[in-house]
Amino acid sequence: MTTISDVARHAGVSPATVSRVLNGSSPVSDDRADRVRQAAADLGYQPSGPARALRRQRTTVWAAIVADVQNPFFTTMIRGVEDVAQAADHRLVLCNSDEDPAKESAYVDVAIADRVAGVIIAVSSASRASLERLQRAGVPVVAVDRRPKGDGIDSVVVDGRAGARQAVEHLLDGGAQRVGIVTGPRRVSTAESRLSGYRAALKARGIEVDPALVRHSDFREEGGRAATLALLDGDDPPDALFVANNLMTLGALRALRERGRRVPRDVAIVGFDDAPWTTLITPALTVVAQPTYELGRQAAELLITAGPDRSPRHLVLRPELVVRGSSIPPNR
Amino acid sequence: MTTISDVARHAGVSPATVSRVLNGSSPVSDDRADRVRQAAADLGYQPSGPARALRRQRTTVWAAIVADVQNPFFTTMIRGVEDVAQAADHRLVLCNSDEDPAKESAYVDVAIADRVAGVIIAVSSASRASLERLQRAGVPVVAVDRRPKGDGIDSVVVDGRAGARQAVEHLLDGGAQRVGIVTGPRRVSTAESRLSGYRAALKARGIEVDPALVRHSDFREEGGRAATLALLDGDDPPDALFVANNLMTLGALRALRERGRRVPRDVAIVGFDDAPWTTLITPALTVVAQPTYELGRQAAELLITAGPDRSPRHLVLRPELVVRGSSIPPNR
DNA sequence: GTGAAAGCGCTAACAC
DNA sequence: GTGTTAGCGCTTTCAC
Repeated sequence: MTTISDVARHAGVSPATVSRVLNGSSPVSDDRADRVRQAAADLGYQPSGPARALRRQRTTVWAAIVADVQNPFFTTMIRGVEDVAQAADHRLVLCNSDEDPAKESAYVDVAIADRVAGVIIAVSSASRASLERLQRAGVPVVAVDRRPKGDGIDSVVVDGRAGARQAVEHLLDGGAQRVGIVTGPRRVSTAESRLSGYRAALKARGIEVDPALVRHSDFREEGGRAATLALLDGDDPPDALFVANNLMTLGALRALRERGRRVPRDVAIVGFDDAPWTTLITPALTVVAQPTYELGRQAAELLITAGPDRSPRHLVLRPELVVRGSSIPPNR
Repeated sequence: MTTISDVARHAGVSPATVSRVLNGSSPVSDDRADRVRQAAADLGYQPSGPARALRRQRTTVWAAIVADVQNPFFTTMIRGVEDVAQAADHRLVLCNSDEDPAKESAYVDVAIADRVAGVIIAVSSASRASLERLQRAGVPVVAVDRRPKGDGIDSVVVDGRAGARQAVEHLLDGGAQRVGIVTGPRRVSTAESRLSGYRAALKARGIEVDPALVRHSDFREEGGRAATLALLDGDDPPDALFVANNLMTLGALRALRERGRRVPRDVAIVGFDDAPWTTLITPALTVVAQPTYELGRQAAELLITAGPDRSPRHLVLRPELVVRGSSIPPNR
């Protein structure tokens, strides 16, 4: 591996001069600068990231820690982060916590160890331990999509409660008598707020929540399928379904097909979060659409302006109910 | 930030002893070891990654450089890489080249600068410049999905030519007279090999390739839609379509719907690469399925056993035609 | 403008 | 077993 001294020797200057030229940190005479650039190119010199980070005590890397890089929701969000990062000359590395608090915690340690310039995290549990470690280490953090306990940390989330409530009221408006819900893990804030919106909608209509119609699953396709099957195979099955994320909705639709229930005639359905395939199926899927890209973009903007001495900021974006065919039964 | 010296002072030992305890690199008496661990925990000590990398002249990070983290094909492949990485105690960071050779090249430089332990790359062009830089820097590389020019680099790819040929022959068997193809960018090897399979199938049946039925697009949904519209709006439109990747197939299906063409009656269609939604649409999509996870897993295995002095290895995995409804017209 | 020198935090070689 | 020491490659004083 060629080092800065190699380049210096090649160009007949000191390492300090090479550094100055390559970083533009202070003026260097034209001919020396040319010689340095030439030498660097000749030798294919790449400055050592670790050495630089050690000396400067900082890096330009951001880490994004999310639950599932296979979920288009997160990848779209990441796109929002990425575009801001690029513009601000930061690199972005992705870490997949796999919805597992232990893996998440390990990645947080790595982020601290690597002295990253910032972390954007969709927390996989409400626990604040990881976040506190980051703060103690002086690493700027922004929570995205999921809101951690307390309010000590900048966050950007979507108002899932309002979205869920609107979705469920829409189903009730369509004549649904028994609305079921498949939501996510209890430890995840989005799962809880969507459930709370579901409850609020029922309550507003004077309907009591039937615990048999409420299922917690894992935000994955197979989990959504299993939960929906359980619901459909229950004593008094639902005639409408609100599913709290995109992957589980995929599973729910499979379950409905397996049991031969027609959508929306037998079971009306609304999903949370839009996806490319929702308009390709028949009937098209009614969803609570989220400003996903925007979520990432705004989180990244917060990270740029993050500082230890400013008070925490919390942004809440509005979701939007997009009514398509799956939620409107013919005449009921 | 607390350093190894802080821990040493706190525990009343030398920094070397702290290092030995935390790395298990050589034996330390029990009581000192305990004190060290206690002190490290008390202070929330995280060893500095950069310092360690600088000193050891290596890291345990792998970089995966792929064209599109929003494409489920790549994320599934990444899962394969990730599982092997985890088992081998490597961390994996993802880089999104966005199908842009310039971005790809920038990420390669970063990988070299950061002295990563290995790179897995789905090259966005046939150019070997980036790969040669990696090799010159002594960074082990494995090419995945897309095969670079020459054979100096370990690679794992799918036999796209065979898959495409099978798909097109299947369409011809179903009675198609004019099979169109939407493939990817010319500089991408998978786009070319799938096109070559298409040509081979036609040739085998004594059919001449009509250039008007061949479209190069960008492997993205919107590109697939546009290319398909162009095909459908041509003078002598196709009665069957082979689309060379999953996202473009999504676009093609939209285009067909926009033009009111029924699948498979008016236009039969086969896509390349399976996806979660393919069995949810009606009719279900016939696809050339790839061993996607396996692709990533095998690439990672090659990376583990990579060495400068072994001759390059090239694995070719077999795809499989999965016949569903979209390719079988009623009676033709 | 330029070079010499120090030091970021760590580990490995060496001495005891 | 343990501490002292040197040095990984870079940037940033400091002196000229």
